[in-house]
Amino acid sequence: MAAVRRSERERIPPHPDVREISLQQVLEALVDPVRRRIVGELYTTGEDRACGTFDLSVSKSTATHHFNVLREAGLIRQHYVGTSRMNTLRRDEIDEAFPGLLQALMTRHEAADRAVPG
Amino acid sequence: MAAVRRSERERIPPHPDVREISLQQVLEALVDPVRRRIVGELYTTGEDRACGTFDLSVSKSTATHHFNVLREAGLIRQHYVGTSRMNTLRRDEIDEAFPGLLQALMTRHEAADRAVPG
DNA sequence: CCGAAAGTACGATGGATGTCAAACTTCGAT
DNA sequence: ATCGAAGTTTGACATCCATCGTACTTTCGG
Repeated sequence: MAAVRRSERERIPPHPDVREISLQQVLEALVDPVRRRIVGELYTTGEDRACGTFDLSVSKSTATHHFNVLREAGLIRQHYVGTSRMNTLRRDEIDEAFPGLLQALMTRHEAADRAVPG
Repeated sequence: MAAVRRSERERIPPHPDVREISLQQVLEALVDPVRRRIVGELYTTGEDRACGTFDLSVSKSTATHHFNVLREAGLIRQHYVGTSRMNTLRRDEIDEAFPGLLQALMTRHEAADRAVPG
C-alpha cells in the first residue's frame, strides 16, 4: 500500500480566522525584512507564488520558518500543488482588520531604503 | 550662574532628519507594545507629555531606553522643561514620510487586543 | 521502482534586545 | 545648602529569534 494519501487539509497547518488576527502579531511578522519582502512581492504581483520562486537571501529551512510566521500571523494562505507550497496574500481580510496598513507599508517610499523590494 | 548652564541642545541627543527616517527603524520601534503605547497616548492626546506621565509598566531606566528608541527612529521629538523631558509626536513628518501608517497603526481595531491603550 | 525536486522538522547557535538595580546628574524648591 | 523629583548611565542578565546544516517526507517523472 502505497503511502496513505493525505489530503491537502492535513498537510497544511491551520490558518487563523480573520477575527483572531492581532496587530501585535502582524507587526512582529512584518518587522522582518525578509518577510516584508515576501509580502511585498505578493502584494505587487497579486498572484499565488510557490515558496521557491521568491528571491530570498536565506536558506530553505529559514524560508520555511518565515512562511510559517506569515501564515500564523494571518497574512498569507497556503495550499499545496504537487510538492510546491503556494502562498496567497490575504489582502482583503487584512484590509478589513487593519484598514490602510498594508498599503502604508508596501508603498514605495522615497527616502526609506527597503520599503518594497522589486 | 555657578554651574555651567548647558543649553537644551547640549542635553538632548540629536534627532534624525525626516529624510533619514527608515521604515525598518520605524517598524522596529513600533513593534514593541510599550513603545506603541507611548506613541498611542501621544497620538490621541496630541499634546506634549513628560516621560513620567505615561502609564507604563516598566522601570524608569527601561522607560528611558524606550524613549530613546522612539527618538532615534524619528517618531518623537524631545526637549527639556526643568528636570522633565517632554515628548512630542512628530506626526506631520511621519505622515509625510509614510502616509497613512500612523493612522493605520493607531486606529482602535475591534478584534486586535492592544491597538491603542487607553 | 528510483531519483530528483520542493519543503519540513529538528536541534544548535549567535546576536539582539527588553529588563532591572544601583549609582549618578540635573534642576527646582525649601 | 540641601533635599527630592525626574531621568540617565552603566553593567548584567535572560530570553527571544533569525539563521543554518542535516536528515527526513512527500510528490512527480521516467
